[in-house]
Amino acid sequence: MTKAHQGNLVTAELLARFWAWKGQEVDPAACPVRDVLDRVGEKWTTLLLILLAEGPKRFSELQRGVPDISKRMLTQSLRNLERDGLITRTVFPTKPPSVEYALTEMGQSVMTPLAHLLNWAETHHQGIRDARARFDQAQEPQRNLIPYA
Amino acid sequence: MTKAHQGNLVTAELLARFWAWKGQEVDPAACPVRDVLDRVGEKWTTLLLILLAEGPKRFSELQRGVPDISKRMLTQSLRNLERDGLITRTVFPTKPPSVEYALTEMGQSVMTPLAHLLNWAETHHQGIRDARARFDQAQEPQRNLIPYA
DNA sequence: CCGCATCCGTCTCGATACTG
DNA sequence: CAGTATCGAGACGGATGCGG
Repeated sequence: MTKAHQGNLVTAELLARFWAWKGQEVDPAACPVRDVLDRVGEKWTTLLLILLAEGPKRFSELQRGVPDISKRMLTQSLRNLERDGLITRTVFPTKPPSVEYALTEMGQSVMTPLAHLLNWAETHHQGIRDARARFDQAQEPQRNLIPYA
Repeated sequence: MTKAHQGNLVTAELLARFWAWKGQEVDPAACPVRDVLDRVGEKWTTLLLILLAEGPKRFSELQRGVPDISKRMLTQSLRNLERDGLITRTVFPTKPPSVEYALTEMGQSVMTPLAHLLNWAETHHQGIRDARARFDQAQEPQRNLIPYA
């Protein structure tokens, strides 16, 4: 069985499951897809997971690893990840105190599908950018004709 | 080679690549990760991709498939997907006009890593919810002690 | 060193009403 | 049928300053 077949099988399986959900899923809070995708879609979470995949890190290490993140967002993102059980937060009562963040087992396990997705992203990045350029070039000339003229 | 090893290899590879990026990546518009994750993180895109993975669909079919989406967001999400080259939009000049949306080859190809991620989401959904419950229960009692008392 | 609180601009999303 | 236009609420994210 080829890799493509495996991929299609996984997709087909998933489709079947989504079909089964269609009726019952009313509560958006109970949707596993949203739970995970919302977190993944957050601006910094993925990057933090990648950094933590190298090994446990302290607050300031993470801040150095993501130079353009504010303390506010770093704290918030880490809290969310901790809340979801993807990372642990360990306070060492040294002086001054230090805090270490590390992936949990569940956090480790998400790296695999995530890495596949990011790998896809890198592979198809140019294709996406090309598509955007074509689309924008096709649309922009029309913009001048519609609203104000 | 076990499946776990493969996963770790992919992750490790990815880590290596991120290391290579660390310095050069200044322009956020040039980050393939953001390009893809932003789209995936959008509220409806993933669901629409799943529906279109069944086969080509018309505008109103999609709207019926996602009952709680507004026309506004449906249009916008489809536009974004089309712009990124993940779906095609074909207008049939019938009367009244009908429009068909379908996955492109690139759109098909993203379903595989996406399905893996969603599969993970479903598998670990309960774990996430449990972790949240534990976290919230541990934090709430403290809230009363800090700010106002 | 680590984190919280506040303010404030930006963007997302939804509701509604209108067009070809 | 398949959109577009406009408005407004709310979430998101950045800057800054304080506190243990």
